[in-house]
Amino acid sequence: MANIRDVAKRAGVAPITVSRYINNSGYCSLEARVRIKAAIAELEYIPNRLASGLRSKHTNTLALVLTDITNPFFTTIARGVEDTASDAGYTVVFCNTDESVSEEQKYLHMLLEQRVDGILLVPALSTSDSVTFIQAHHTPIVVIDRRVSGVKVDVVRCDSEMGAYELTRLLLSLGHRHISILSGPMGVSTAEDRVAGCERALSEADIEDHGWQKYYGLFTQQSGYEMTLQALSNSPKPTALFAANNFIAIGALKAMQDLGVRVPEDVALVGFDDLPPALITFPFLTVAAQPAYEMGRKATRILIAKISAETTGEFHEVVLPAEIVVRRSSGQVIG
Amino acid sequence: MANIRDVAKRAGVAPITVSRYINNSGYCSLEARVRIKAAIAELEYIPNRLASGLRSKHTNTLALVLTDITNPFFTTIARGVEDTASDAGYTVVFCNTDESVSEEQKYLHMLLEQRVDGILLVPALSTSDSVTFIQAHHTPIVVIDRRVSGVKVDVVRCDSEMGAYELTRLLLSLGHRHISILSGPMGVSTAEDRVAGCERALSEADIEDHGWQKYYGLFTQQSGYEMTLQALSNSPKPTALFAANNFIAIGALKAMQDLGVRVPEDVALVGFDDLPPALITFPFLTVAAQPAYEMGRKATRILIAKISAETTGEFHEVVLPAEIVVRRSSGQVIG
DNA sequence: CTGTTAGCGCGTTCAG
DNA sequence: CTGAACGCGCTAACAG
Repeated sequence: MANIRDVAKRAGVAPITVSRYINNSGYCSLEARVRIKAAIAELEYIPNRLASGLRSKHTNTLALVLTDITNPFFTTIARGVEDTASDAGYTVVFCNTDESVSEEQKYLHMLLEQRVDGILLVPALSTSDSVTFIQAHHTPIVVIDRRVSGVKVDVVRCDSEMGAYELTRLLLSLGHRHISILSGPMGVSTAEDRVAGCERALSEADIEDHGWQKYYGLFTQQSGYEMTLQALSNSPKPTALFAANNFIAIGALKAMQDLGVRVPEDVALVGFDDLPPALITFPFLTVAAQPAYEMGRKATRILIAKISAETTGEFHEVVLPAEIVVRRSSGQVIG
Repeated sequence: MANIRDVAKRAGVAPITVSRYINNSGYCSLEARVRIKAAIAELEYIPNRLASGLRSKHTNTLALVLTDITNPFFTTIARGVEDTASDAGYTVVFCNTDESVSEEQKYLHMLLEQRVDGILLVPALSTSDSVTFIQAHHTPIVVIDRRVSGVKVDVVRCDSEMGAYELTRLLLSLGHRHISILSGPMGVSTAEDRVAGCERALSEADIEDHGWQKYYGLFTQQSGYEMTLQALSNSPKPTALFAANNFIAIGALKAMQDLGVRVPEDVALVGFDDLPPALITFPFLTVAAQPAYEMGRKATRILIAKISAETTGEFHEVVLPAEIVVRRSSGQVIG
């Protein structure tokens, strides 16, 4: 495989000139450009980014570490990240942690080994260890989707507390007094914030007899299914369920189908995260929709700015609003 | 940032011994191991994979180039690839081409620059240029999901022709004689094979008056929507639609909702690609389900074997069967 | 506008 | 079982 010296020799210039041509750095006469271009074509030369990165200390690579690439919410973030990164000349490495802290650590170490220029992280937990680790090694990092406590870091996320608050207000306005929230893992900020928003709406409502139950599980369909079985076996039975993410909502739907419970006639259902239009067979779920694509874009722009700026600067916290989309699953005003 | 020499100095050994420790290559006394381990921890040393790759000629990185990461079919493939690669110590770079040949070429060039050890490609077109390009540069490649003509290459795909044949047989057995297939782009093997399978079933059926129409569009919801409007404005109106992928099926569903056409009472609908259970709010669509995860796994295993073997060996063509999943959208026997 | 020199951090090769 | 020397392919720094 040809290297830069071969190209230089063939074009009758010095290797550094070829380098400048390839990277558009420094000057290069038109005549030289033509000859270099020809030499590259003839030799089918492909620059070696490993060598380049070793020398120049940057790789034009970003990493997106997330918890589940099969979740369309994260897929949409990923698109936002890729589109933005690509426009700025960066390529993106994706890593799946499956909500596992040890997987997260493994990947982060690997990314430092690869000397990626920056990292976008959806942290498995809201503890600060991972962020601190990356910062200690002077790699720019932006946290997406979730809060992290006890550390200064850039964050781009959606206002889960407010979204949950509004969704719960909707249920209250429809007459529901017995609401169960089916949430994700404790220790994950989105799971906790959505419970908190729900709780705030209920306490503000100042209702005497409100049966309110909260369940912490996983952000999976399976877990949503199980939490629903539990929630509906309580008495008084809840008249509305609040699913803290899209997979939980679908698990809840499935459980209620299996139980012969009609939605929304018997039990109303609202959820977090909308599905992309291309995936919705029947528009049905009332949800708080997060601007996932925009979150990916914003986070990436901040990260790239950090990389270029050299200066650590101040830290941004961007909190975008969720949009309440009312569909059939939340039902009508109840008696 | 500490390098291997710093570690060696601190541990009182030669750099090469540290290298052997890290890579588990060659021998290293227990005593040396302990001292090296301590030195790495104290210095917070992180090996530089750029330098390592530059020297050793491999990066332990694979690439998955696909057309649309927001499509759950490809996401599932991606999981299969990642799980398998990860087990074997490889990391994976994902690239989105959006069905664009020029994007594909751009990414492939970039991946060669990064010296990835191997490439998994879902080709935007069934022409051979991309594959030939990669092979010319001696990088192992395995094609997933689609056939490529005119070149020897490993392929892992699903039997689209047979799946479409069986789906069409199902429609015929239900009494449908006027069927329209809404397919993807011409030049994409899966789009063409599904039309071919449909056609074979119809020609075998030996029916006099079978109105059969085919439409080539894109593998998107939008295109599915438009093709459906067209198909249903023909006369005689088709009694069944065959959507060649999941997005097209959802577009068709939406179009029929807008037209006030009931599925399956007025028009039956079958499609290709199932959605993951976690995404199905209401099980409804009758589909030919492809073993996406398994396709990802198999392709990755073949690729890794190729990389390790050094020998080009012979080429595999793995063709997995689609599974027909009958649900409500295909309806009952019609009059 | 172009070239020279030097070295990034590692692993291969060969010698003990 | 361990080490010394060298060079992978490129670009930073400086010189012209």
